[in-house]
Amino acid sequence: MTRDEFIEAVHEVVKMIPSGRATSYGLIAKAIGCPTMQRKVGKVLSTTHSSLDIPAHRVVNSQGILSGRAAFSNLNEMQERLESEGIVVVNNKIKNWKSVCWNPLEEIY
DNA sequence: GGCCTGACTTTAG
DNA sequence: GCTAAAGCCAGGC
Repeated sequence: MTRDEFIEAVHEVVKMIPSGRATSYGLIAKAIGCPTMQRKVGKVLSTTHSSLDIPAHRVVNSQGILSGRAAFSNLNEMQERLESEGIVVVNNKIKNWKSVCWNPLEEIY
């Protein structure tokens, strides 16, 4: 898989995330067949978070923490977007992450 | 080519 | 809760 294909795959998965749910970098990486590329997923999102087609605010780390909020213009923007979709965020962390977590592997087939 | 950094993850203490 | 370390790989210097 080339870098461009990887980036494209990341976009596809992120766009599939349903409203009111969120997923992690590791799960996305796993879903596209590159489980060791979590950091690259973050890199890709940092260059595409401004694209309205990509709901990058629904992507957090494995613990449901908003580790990527720094990439947004407003540090609170990511949290506000999540809350507006029904996701409860406390102290930069998604509340009840276990039930909010969306696993791409169960949706892509 | 080496070295450092980064929206990461997991294990260990 | 915390930090540390090892894995991973692209990009910048």
